[in-house]
Amino acid sequence: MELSSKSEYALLALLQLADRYQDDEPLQIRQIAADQDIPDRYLEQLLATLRRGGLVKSQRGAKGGYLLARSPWTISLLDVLRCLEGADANIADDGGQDRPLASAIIYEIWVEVDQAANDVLQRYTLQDLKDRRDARKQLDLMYYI
Amino acid sequence: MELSSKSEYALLALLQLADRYQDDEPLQIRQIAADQDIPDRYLEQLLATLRRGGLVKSQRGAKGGYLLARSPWTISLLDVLRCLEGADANIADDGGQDRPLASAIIYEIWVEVDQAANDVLQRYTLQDLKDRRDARKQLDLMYYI
DNA sequence: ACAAAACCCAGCGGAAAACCGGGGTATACT
DNA sequence: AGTATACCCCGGTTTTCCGCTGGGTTTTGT
Repeated sequence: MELSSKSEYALLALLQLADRYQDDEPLQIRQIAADQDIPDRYLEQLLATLRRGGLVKSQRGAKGGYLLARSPWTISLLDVLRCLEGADANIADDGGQDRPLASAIIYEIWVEVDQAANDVLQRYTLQDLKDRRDARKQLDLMYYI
Repeated sequence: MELSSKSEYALLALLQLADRYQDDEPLQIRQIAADQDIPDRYLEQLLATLRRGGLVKSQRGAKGGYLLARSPWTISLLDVLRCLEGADANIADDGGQDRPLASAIIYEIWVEVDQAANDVLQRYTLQDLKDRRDARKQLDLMYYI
């Protein structure tokens, strides 16, 4: 699992959506793109993917925009990344069959590595990120005074 | 940490070198490339990197080749990958400084993810790989009979 | 001397990632 | 009803990187 700009953009956007999860005022792409400094046309693609993945819902027309589809507590970082990479539609993920023995062994290890990484990503939800960010914000303020 | 062909090639080569770690007959690039089905010119680069990283030592001239620099028990998979990616010399690996807060938090999580992956890679040595491969080889033979 | 090998540097090609653009369609406000 | 707003779809372009290749040099064994 890599931290691509794609992943980061998606998480930033979702985080901002999580901030106003209570009221269901939708947020516009333009707004998010401007706030998070993301190319808006690109963000549009990502949000479309997240919508198809059921993480986000959209409202069309004037005053439209995007909302989080589920509560921030129920969306893990793994959910987000899987949604993004699942969209790329990795055709023919060979699953490590029919390799020379040594390669197969190496592949097995990598499955373990992936598992370990996913375990961490599974443990964090959008809400965790939000909380952590807000706590940090408070801390920074204290130092400032 | 990705499983690139680069990583896989390097591990396959090291594994073969580990096989004849006892005797110090050096192994030629050509030989390894042929056995493991790796483009030889590319393997050359990888071995050069591994040499600079101190994982492998070389003997120049006729009858020359490569040998493992240390015992297979002392070389972890993490050592190998670090050596390879360290060579790419990621100029200005910013370490996550000076980002907007939300980005910084995301970056922190990724450090944790990386850590989890590295922990796994740390635990496996070349010898472990070798043992596992050989055990599997025996098993396959039994099924064959 | 000659051949066999490692060494070094530099560049190429294709695929994936990141990023636009244009035209279409639904929705809200007046 | 009409119009402005913003999502929707789909394709094209740019940029970056990985895997790979070539040419020429240096070292060593016979």
